[in-house]
Amino acid sequence: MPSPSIGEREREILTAIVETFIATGEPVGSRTLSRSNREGLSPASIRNVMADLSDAGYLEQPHTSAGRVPTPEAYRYYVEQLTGKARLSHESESIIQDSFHGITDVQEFMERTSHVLSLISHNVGVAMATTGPRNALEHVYFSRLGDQKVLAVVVTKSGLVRDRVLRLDISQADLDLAARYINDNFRGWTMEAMRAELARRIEQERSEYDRLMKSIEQLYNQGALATEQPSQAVYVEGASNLVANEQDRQHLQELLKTLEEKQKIVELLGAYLDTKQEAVRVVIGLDEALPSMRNFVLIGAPARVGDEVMGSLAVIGPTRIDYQHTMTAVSYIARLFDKILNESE
Amino acid sequence: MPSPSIGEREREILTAIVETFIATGEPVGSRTLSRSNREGLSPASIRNVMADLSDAGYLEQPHTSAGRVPTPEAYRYYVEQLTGKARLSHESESIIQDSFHGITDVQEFMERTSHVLSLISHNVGVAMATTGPRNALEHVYFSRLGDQKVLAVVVTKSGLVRDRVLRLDISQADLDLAARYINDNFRGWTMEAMRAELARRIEQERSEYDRLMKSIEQLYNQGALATEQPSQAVYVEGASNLVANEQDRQHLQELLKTLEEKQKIVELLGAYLDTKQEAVRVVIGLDEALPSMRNFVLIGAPARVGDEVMGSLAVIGPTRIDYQHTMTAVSYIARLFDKILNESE
DNA sequence: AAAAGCACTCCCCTTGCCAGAGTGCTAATG
DNA sequence: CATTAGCACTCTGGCAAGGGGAGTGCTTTT
Repeated sequence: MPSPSIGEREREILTAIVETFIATGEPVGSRTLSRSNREGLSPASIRNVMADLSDAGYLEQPHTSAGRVPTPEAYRYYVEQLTGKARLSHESESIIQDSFHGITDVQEFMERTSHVLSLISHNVGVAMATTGPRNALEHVYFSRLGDQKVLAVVVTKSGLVRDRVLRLDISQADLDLAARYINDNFRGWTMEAMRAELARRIEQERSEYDRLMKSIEQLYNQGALATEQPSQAVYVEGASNLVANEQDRQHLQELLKTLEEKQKIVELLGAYLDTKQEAVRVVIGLDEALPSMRNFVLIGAPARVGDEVMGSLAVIGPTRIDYQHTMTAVSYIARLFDKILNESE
Repeated sequence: MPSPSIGEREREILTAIVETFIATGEPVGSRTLSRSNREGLSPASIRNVMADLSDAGYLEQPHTSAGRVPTPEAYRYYVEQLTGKARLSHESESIIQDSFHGITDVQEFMERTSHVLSLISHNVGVAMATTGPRNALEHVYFSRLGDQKVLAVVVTKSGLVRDRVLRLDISQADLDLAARYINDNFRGWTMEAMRAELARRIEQERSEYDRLMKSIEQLYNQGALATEQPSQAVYVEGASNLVANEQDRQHLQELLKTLEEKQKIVELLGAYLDTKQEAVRVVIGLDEALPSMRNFVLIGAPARVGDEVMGSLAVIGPTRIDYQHTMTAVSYIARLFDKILNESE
């Protein structure tokens, strides 16, 4: 298994192959490459290099006597050596500018983001606000609705609002007491810590007759203080773009199905983008996590305000996506997020 | 233009053609039909009837010497004469039972509904809660978040909760006053009426220096009291099912794109299902409203609690959908909605 | 080491052909 | 008089054969 050090010539040809394949979608052959190559190498020489690259695992042939197709390894290498100093196209920039006007809260921002990303990448744009347990509590608010119904609103420091209607029979006075207790004691705590501590206190007071704790226990048990928002918090847009690119109908259907299962997307973003690093992350080979996503990649970044991770945004597209452009756009919006939400604090 | 009265024989043959076409998707010819027909009519006789039905606009031929395909007119007739007394399949019923467990609020119900409908119809399920101006106000709640940010929560009698973050600089004390004023004066009013009356009062007091009205005016202008929830209130699920049915890629893409534009769906449901009638409504020929929806139909019903329309639910699918089954399912869930939300009041 | 030449492979598009299903019309039949 | 049988005709769709095109690996030449 020869592991040939990739020299200058190999690098150049590999890059050219990847770019040509991204542009055309056809396996690329030595002749085509020799024509478009600035320094005129003959097809035969290129063939030699190609053979080496195939051995090294960067190229594949759909069948004998077809051109070469980049492997995931090749894409990784290609992305690696991108300079990353490209500028955003004017068109994309103006789309972005127009879209984020007068945004105040995280949810809205995420919704627009998924839309904008799908527009400028011509692929699937996804964005979500982290509703995880590490958010800090701002305050809670309970209100009696009809008989036996209670509205619970939880607001986090990051501006996320989660409301749910519970089936409970508690008087407004008791609700006010409970809210007050929680707000006074736990403002600024993480949701996680608050829930744990509350559980502890409930347990402790269980034996005694404590009206307040009884209310809180009921609220707690009905999930009034959970911030997970099952499917709402993630926005997926541009699925229709897949139809144009994906030829295999079977695969297309699997893809759409996966995109509809928001939970899967949440896990995906969580797994790869829950990081404090600012950089855009490119994940090649999504099929390890989701089989239906074979030949698809994720280009995303965490959405941060200052040092705090508040969500993530990404483009999901085929391996032959325009990496440079997409990475630039993702990075741009991630920075915009920080800027917009910082200034409004 | 002979308008032949549709007699018993015509009715039977037309029904058979529609059903065969729904089952197979192929143009149906006289020979096939004669075989499957219980009273053995010869192909020739059937051809005669078919010719009449073609003249009357119920059938079409893709080309000479192909079988016949039902026109929209035929589907309308077919649906018309369905008895509608079919029972739900056991499988569907248990899917439904499992899905609506422990539901308390309208939003959740709608979300599940779209999911369930897509599952049992193998098509696109949609559902929305009406966020229209005719909802009655339950109460509002304002809370100061960070600097210059205010959380506004509006709750309607029907249990809909709408929250938004505004960029405003008002003290919590003033917010409390404003909320109290609105709650005391307008509980039970329709959103529409409340907004109109508030606008009037703001106008009236404009000249005088009234701190309270100033706050309310600011809140009003920032949209704190609007209940339209741009894209959240409508749930669309099962788009991936279209891939299996729709052959034309171009069309498929248009369809998916339309389904992504939630606003279009809201208008569609609003146009056809904002009715107090209980009955399931079948709309054949959606392309009049949405060109991309050619050859698609809508089978839906209003979601009502008592006499009040609180939303709508529907299945969107191709003309060759299983009408009977889908209608039964839609009707079942619509009744379930009434039942579940009534008992919890 | 790079290029040229050559024989070979494989895909895929085009063409031609034929079976099958369907139709409308006309003539026969109960 | 309604129904059926027969017939000539039409259109589609699948299948097979054939050939051009693009590409490869290997060998030889520069």
